[in-house]
Amino acid sequence: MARAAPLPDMADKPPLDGYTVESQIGFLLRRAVQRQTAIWQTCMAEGVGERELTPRQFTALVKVVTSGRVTQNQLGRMAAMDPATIQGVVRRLITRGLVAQARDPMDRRTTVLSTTKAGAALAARGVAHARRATEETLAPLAASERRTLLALLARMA
Amino acid sequence: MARAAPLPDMADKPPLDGYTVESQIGFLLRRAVQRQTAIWQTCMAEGVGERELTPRQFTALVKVVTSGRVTQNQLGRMAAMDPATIQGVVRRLITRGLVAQARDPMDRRTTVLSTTKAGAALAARGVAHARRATEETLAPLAASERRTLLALLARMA
DNA sequence: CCGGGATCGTTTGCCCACGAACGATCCAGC
DNA sequence: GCTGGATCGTTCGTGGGCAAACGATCCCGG
Repeated sequence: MARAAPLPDMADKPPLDGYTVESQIGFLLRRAVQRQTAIWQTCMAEGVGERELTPRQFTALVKVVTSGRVTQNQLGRMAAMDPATIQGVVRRLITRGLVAQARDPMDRRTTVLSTTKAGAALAARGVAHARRATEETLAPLAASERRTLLALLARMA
Repeated sequence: MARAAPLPDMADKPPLDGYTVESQIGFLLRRAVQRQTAIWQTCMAEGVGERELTPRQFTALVKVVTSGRVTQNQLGRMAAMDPATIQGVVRRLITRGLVAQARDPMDRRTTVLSTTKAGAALAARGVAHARRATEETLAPLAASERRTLLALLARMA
């Protein structure tokens, strides 16, 4: 590490007017997402086994469970994913037999989605693990700080 | 919209024990990142022109500018990207002539990175636009709330 | 009845993220 | 010397994320 410190030729480097990436909202959000994702994966892996559900897949699955029959784009809007993104998520959920699709005779453009038995069961089981992931992600913060953070993030969105 | 409300067959759907994705930290972080990314792109596009710098590309470029000569993996650690990710980011920066690499005669495994004139100039110009993106992203919050949010996110990471 | 706009779901292309595995290289300790 | 573990940078596979364009379909207004 720091092998001979390649000469201090940075003395003349402009400090970019005091700009530091570490204190930027974008950088901090990215770091937070990275950590949250890592925690989520470990929590889901030990609970679901077969193959872990990703955060988006779980979000979409829960939305299908709680909303009953929805079209793909409706689901995307509920889950904050654009049509191109929700398409891949739904495709993977269908491949794994967690969600089923049927044609709507009233509107031949749409395909109505619903959960399979396996999907509903997996969602129900997953909630506990999702809660653990949330708990562990927010572990560094006190209860009041957690509420503050969630409220500020919600207002930022 | 709500075409005939596909029958209220969700009356028997389990409410999943009161779990709502919208109030989860993961969901809120994802939403916040989406908004921040969108704002960043518009701010950079009108400022840089040729082809917008992505948030990660800008982060990496700034780190090269402020750190002088670094190896690729060192840069990745500074910018919070794993080796597989920083590799692609650096490759794109090199393709665009913003960063140059040279062999280190002392350690033939590494390639030492440094900015080109164009890279340094682009970083210097980009800072103003990056600040605008930050400002606009945090616009819904008061100054004290911004400090609170940044502090809480930093502690969460 | 018919035409134009809106919506549906899909594909393509680029970018990011990470786990896993790899060959090359370095270095510490024997 | 030499060898075993660590590190470097790369590649592959999977999963997200969005812009842009597409054909199919729907629906509203003329």
